[in-house]
This record gives sequence, structure tokens and C-alpha cells, in this order.
Amino acid sequence: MKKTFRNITGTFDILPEKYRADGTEIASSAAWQAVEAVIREVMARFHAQEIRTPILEPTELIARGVGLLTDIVSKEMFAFERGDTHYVLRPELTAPVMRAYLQHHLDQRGGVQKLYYIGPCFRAERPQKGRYRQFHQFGGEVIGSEDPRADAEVIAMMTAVYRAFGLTEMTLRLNTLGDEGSRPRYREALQAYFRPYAADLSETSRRRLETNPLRILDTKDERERRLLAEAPRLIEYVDEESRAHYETLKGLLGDLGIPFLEDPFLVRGLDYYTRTAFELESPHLGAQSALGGGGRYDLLARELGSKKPVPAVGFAAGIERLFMALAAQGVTMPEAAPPPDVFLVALGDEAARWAFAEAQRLRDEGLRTALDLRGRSMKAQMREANRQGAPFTLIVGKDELERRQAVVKEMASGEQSEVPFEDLIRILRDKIAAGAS
RNA sequence: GUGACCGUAGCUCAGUCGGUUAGAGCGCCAGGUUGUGGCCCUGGAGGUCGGGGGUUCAAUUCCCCUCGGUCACCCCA
Repeated sequence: MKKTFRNITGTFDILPEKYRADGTEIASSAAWQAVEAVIREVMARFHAQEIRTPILEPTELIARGVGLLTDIVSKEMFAFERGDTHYVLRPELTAPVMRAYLQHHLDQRGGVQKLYYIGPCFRAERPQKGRYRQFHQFGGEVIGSEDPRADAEVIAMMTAVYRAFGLTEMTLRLNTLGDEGSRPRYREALQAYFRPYAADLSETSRRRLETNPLRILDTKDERERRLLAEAPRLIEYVDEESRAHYETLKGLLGDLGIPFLEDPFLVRGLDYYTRTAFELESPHLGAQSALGGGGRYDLLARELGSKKPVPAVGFAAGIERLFMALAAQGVTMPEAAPPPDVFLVALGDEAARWAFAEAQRLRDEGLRTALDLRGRSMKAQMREANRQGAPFTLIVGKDELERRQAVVKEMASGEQSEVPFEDLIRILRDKIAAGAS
């Protein structure tokens, strides 16, 4: 049996046409381009500017930035080493963006930095619906402001993308995690509350009770949820300033007409969040219900070695999940790249030679031009032109070569006319423009 | 990492209660038109029935293992 290769588990190819990979539909490259174009356009409306960072980052950056005890770092990293350098395929982009911000002293550009990104991320999880090992995120970061308006702006950026696609069926959940001081206080209160019930907790929750008790808040276990009903509330341990920040943010979201649901149990899986935390949920995604999420991460810069505090807030969202929401709500994207403007059909070697060179001239003039590359019959060439959806074919044989004119055929009507070689570009342009209008 | 379900042509799927050359539709290629596509007709290519082992006179069909896929737990995008 000959060895064949296939893509790595949890990754997928994006092809010119959409296809089904056992259940899940993978959108066409044209659809991906269209989706990315909308994202870029919306980001531009906020005057967010793109940042691109390497896919490879030092492991230490992610470990410190995201947090050693998080699932992402403790069990989901694609990491390796060469010599004494430790590399990781980035599992998210907030830490890399902050790294770049600090490294390049982007604060020296002046003002608040509003950055956005689109690109692949990697996590070594077992794949399932809406969850891949190589997946694609877009996100935005507002760095350099502690004002609640920055938080509101980030949420506005995220929701604007979904609105631009016409998506409506989703819920924004909102919470505040408090500042540096409130989390340890709440943490202790939570531990004190749960310790007597330790025997009733699941194995993971028991472990988390000591390592990362806040994560118990979003458990799905029924018994634990009942216990949570009586548990101390995070908001009661949140400091005054954070509470005021939260209240202002809620007011701002109201002003923007962005609906939200307060969720006192919302905590996020990354350690760097303080104060604001939010998540956008869709009912259409199966078990992976989050379209995106984010929050404020005022502590990250310091964790990454900055001497000055750098207040920042951002969001990250999954493009695969955006596609699922689009499909669920019947929003259609372009399925395929646009067809060629003209297809050159040649009969005989002489004509084929002329056509090959003519294609180059047409392309230089900006016309999308296709032609046969296999020396096939005229019938086959016409079939190919039809399949590709070319509105015009240009037919040349021995006669035409001698008379220095080509037959231009309009495929929809079947009408043909003879056009002198020197007029081809002008005539084709006119016809294409007429067809396009 | 754990569990459930699934694996027959490029795609969507029939089929074999174990038995001669495994089928359809779509797609692909070609012919019907000596220089003309779409519709139609005809023909063709393409499958070691995911892989390995076992039971059997005989396995695509039964059993075991394995690989791959999907979904769920977990976690998040």
C-alpha cells in the first residue's frame, strides 16, 4: 500500500470550493477572503490598525502572559525546542501583541494604540465541532487607556463585526473581576466556602480549589452549580474603583445600544484579566458556544517585564465559529472567485502560440484571462470556457491569424463578431463594462 | 486524556441474511458536430468496500486490533 498523506488532525485545508469534511462544512477560500474583508473594513471604521506578529513565540512569553495554571499553558501548547530556545505555536494573540507593543515602544507613537489582528492560532485539544487545533482568530486591543470608554469601545468593535454580517442571535455576557486585590480576597472566600464540600466536588474542581478556585464558577456540574448558588459572590469582593468602572461601562454600553446580560459567574480562562470580562455567545455553535470574548488586562504588561503599568483591554473571536453562526442564520458569502473576463480558444499550433502571447497582453491590460494549457480540442476548450463562467470567448484559428482578426463570442447569447487584433483590448473592455453594468 | 457513533468510486449514497466480473446519481474524460460551450444521447476512466489479523471451502459482509473521522466530556475562539 502506497503511503498517502493527509492534513494533521484538527487542521483543515481551505480550497477554492467549499467542501464537507465528514459533517462540518469548510468554506471556500473566496468566502474566507470575503469574511476577512468585512472584518478589516469594520476595524478600519474604528481606526484600528493591523498588527501581524510571528506564529512562533518564546514559550516563556505565553507561560507568563497567559498563566502557568491555565489549561492553555498546562496542557494545550504545541511547544518544542531547538538548542536552548523554547518555541511555542501561539495559542492566542493578546500576549504576543503586548510583547510587540512593549518591544517596539508603541506608546511612543503617542495616544492610545488601537490594534487588530487576523490569523491562525494553535491549541493541542481534541478536535470537535467549532474547535480545531489550528484555528483562526480575529481580535482587537486598545492599549494605553484605563478609561471605561476603552472597554466599551472594544466591545463595540467586536459586536460591530457581527452586526456588519447581519448576525443578531447572540448574547453578550458581562462581569467584573475586580482589581489585583479583590481577586485574592475573593479567592480565599471561595476556598473557605468550598473546602467543607471538597468531598462533593469533582476531581478537577477539587484540584482547582487549591490552584485556581475562580474556575469553579463556570462549572457545568449540577451539584456544583447548586453549591454555587449559596457561594460568596465575586461582586461583593470587588473594590470600589472597579465597581465604579463597571457601572460606567454598563452605562456606556447602554448609550451605544449594545444589549448585555450580567453574569456574576463569568470568569475567563486566561490569568491576565482584571476588571472587565465579557463573552459573546451564540445558540448555534453546539457545545462550543462562545463566538468570542475578552476583557481588561491591566496586569499583563507588568507580567511581561514592563516597568510602567500599561492599562489595556481587548477581545478575541473565532472565525470558524463566525462561519457557523453565518450558516445557522442563513447569511451567504461569495462561494467562488470571480470568473475570467475572457477565455481564449485556439485551433492549431500557430494559433495556440499566438493566443498564449495574447493572453499575456490582455492580462497586462488588467483583463482576467484564461486559456487551455493542455492542447485540447476546440470542443473541450469551449466546454472549459463555459465551466469557468467566462462571459466572452476569443476564438482564433488559421484564418483569423492570416486576417489578423479574432472571433469574439458572447457566451450568454451566442453572438459572434470579428474584431481586428489591434482593437481587441478596446472592444473587450467595452463589452465587459457593458456586461458588468 | 475519557466516552459514543461512523469509515463502499472525486462527491452524495445504495448493496451483499458470507458465495461468480461491487452499483446509482452527480462530477471528470471522450464521441455524436470536418472550427464552437450550456440541454440531450452514447461510451470511458475511476474502488485491493480505511488498514492488519482471525474464523471459514469462501469475508466488502462475522470477530478482534489498529488507523482515520465526527460528536460529547473537559476547555475555550
